[in-house]
Amino acid sequence: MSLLQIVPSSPTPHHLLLPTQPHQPNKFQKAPRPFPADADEPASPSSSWVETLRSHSRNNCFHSALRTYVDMTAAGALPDHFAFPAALKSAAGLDDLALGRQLHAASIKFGHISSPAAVPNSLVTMYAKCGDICNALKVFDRISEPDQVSWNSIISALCMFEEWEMALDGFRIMQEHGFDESSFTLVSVSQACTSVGKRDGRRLAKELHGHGLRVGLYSDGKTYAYNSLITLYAKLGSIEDSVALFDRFGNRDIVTWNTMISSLMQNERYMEAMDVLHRMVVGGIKPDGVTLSSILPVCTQTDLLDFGKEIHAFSVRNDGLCENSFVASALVDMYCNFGDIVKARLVFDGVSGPRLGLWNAMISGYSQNAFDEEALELFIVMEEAAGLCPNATTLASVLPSCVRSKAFSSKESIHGYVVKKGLGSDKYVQNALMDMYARVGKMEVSWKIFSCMGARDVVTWNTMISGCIVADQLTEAFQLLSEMQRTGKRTAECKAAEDECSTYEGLDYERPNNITLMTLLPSCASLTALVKGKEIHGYAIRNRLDYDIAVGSALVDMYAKCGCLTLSRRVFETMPKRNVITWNVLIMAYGMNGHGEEALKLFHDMVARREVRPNEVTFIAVFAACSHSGLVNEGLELFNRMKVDYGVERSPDHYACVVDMLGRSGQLVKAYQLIKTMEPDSNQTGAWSSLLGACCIHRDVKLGEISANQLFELEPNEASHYILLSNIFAASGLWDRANEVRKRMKEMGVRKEPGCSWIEVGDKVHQFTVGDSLHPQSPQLHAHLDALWEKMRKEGYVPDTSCVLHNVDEDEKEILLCGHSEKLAIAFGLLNTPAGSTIRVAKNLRVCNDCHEATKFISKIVKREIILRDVRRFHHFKDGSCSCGDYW
DNA sequence: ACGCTTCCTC
Repeated sequence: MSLLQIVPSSPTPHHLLLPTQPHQPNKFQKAPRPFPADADEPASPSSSWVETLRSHSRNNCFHSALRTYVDMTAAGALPDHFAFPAALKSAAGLDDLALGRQLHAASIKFGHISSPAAVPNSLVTMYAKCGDICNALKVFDRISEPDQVSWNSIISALCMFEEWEMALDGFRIMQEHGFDESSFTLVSVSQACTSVGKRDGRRLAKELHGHGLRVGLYSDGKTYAYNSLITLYAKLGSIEDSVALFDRFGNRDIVTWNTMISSLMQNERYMEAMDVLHRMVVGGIKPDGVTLSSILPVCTQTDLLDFGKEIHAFSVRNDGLCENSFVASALVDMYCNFGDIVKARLVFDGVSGPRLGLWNAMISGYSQNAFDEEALELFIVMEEAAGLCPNATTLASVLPSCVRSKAFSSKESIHGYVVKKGLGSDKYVQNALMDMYARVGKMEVSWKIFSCMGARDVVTWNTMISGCIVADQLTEAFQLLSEMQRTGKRTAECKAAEDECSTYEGLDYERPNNITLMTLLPSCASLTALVKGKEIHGYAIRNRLDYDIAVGSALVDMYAKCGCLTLSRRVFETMPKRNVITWNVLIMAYGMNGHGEEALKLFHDMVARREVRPNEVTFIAVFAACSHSGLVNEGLELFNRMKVDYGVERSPDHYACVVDMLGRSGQLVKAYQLIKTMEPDSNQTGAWSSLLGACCIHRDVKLGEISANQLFELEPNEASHYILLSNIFAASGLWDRANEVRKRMKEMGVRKEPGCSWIEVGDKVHQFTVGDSLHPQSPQLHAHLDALWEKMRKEGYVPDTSCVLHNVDEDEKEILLCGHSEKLAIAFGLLNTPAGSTIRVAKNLRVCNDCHEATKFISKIVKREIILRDVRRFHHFKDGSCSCGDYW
């Protein structure tokens, strides 16, 4: 609806419409013609026009209402003080500020601005809804005799702008002026109460409750105030008060039922919410769209897909509720959470003219299921075809897809776009941007956003921590964790002492939650940072986060990767619930530690208990375990039966494991033949890598060359293939050919990942690279290794110089061997930890033969247990031998 | 003139 259609003949300049000069037409302007313009005889208000207008407005048919207004003025009927509120409501409903100002002007011209207060009251509401709080306040200030509705209007306006303190002040002044609150006041003030901190909120809630009782706001038939009060208590966390109110109320309408359901949902009382729904249906009240969209999240929260489908069917059968944007959003969300994108899309497509929220739900569903191209495509359709303007939620949903998408190259331009849309200061968007910058390697920008953010929430912290981990800033990641624990604790104490401390609000510190722990635990695992891992475990127990399946599984994994199988098993056994991931982690743990039999036993246990069904990863874990323990027959048998007995398809990864298993045991030809049986267009990289590795162990030059040539085609930039082949040649004394491979690698511009080892001492993780001389203790480490070298020689140690790939003198080779990162880390451990304590070292590559041999001797000489985890598995060195039995 | 509902980042 354009301006001209509303006030077709008004030549009045815009500034005159503003309420700053309400009654003084500018003398220098031509006086506005009477409206409507060409009326020779005074036009009279027509009650039937106004009735139609008001009726449209009441039914929220804003376009029709305004059309009526236009037709009415065109027909020469004068708008009266009943017409303006209806027209203003319609303008507000269409969020059309310009239109509202025109109506404001017209109301001045026709002299409806002063009394009764109905017109200015509507103006206050119109300005507020159109986002112009200044003019709302100005109009209110000029009302000579504000009535109760005036007060309600301005309080509600202030609430829309989240000016809670001012809203509550307004409420107090209103009472001082002798006005009682009405249900309208209560609705607004209830909102304000939820936003001033729980302690003040609860006090005010009780006050309102009492006042309302005295003025009879909760008497029969008046549900508005009552429903608001139920919501208020629920939002303040006093769900018991809500339930008590609900139970006592005899006059429930459908909103009361819906209110109770959503209140319970907000307080995570899912089963009670279901119970209320049940009582509602039994009581003969038919659920509406609000009911369905409120209850649907129960399905995701409590894993009830079938119930969700039932609701879906109900919504199709009843009044086309499935085409309601809210219901559809909740359905889309539910299906996406169960990974059923296709069903979600069907629901989405069933709605004509979806609202922004529904687009957001579908886009976020795609994004969360990593359907990134689809998410971006839908985002573009929404903007270009549907002409909708994205909001903060849209951007927060689509941003992760932008970051992951290959098609989207200029990631940084997104930030500009976001700012242009005016959404740069939204917390959710900022969190997503921080994540984006961390992922594209611009950590400094993430830090900048983080430090400038006004209100950080727990996700802000978690995003920053995970960003640090992605960017390999592990020290900073753990620093953030301790900062969270330190400051978050203070916040929690404040929350607990809310009855004493009313100033709690706006503190931007958060306590670590399950996501925080899950983000950090894998880092503890990969660094074998057992002390830090145990600290996190302790925190989890104290905060009841160890009940979380994902946290529990991460703990099982962390202990396993730190070489503490017993603790790993204990966490597993004490978990109240386990899923397939938990089982897989433990099976993997036994496998990595060389306990193949136990891993197989666990697998059979898992199947027998029927707690969970094995999946693809389960078989990878089982095959890896068989491989490390030489259980070739057992592994092959499962490989043959996995499809028939367990319904799991063989994947290229499974082939790679089984090739590894066969190859490691020396059955190289059989392994080679197995690769030949793979689908020609499947990814054979893993399988060939396994074979090449096996050829390296068993020094098979011919098959090694075949495998390497395959791999040079598939992954020409992967350094390890060149190194392994060169290694095979070197081990057989074919130095020329070994050097040839090295040369080729250099020509290809491929660089070897430097060997790197970690050891945790005290509260720090120390990192060593090959030949490290940068570490402050470097001279002492080398001296210590030299001293050990002598003792080892006496015990019978012979350096295995075949591990050195360069064709240099034997003496030089020995020196090079000494610089291997794992030896440095072990030496560091020996020098810096108490005698007799266990040393845990992790390495990013496979341990070399010589280090393996040397560590056996070291463990005997220094009488220490040394646990070394390489990229594949564990080696527990004790008293001169290794747990792997030299089979690795 | 009002109350209940969906979508958001780790």
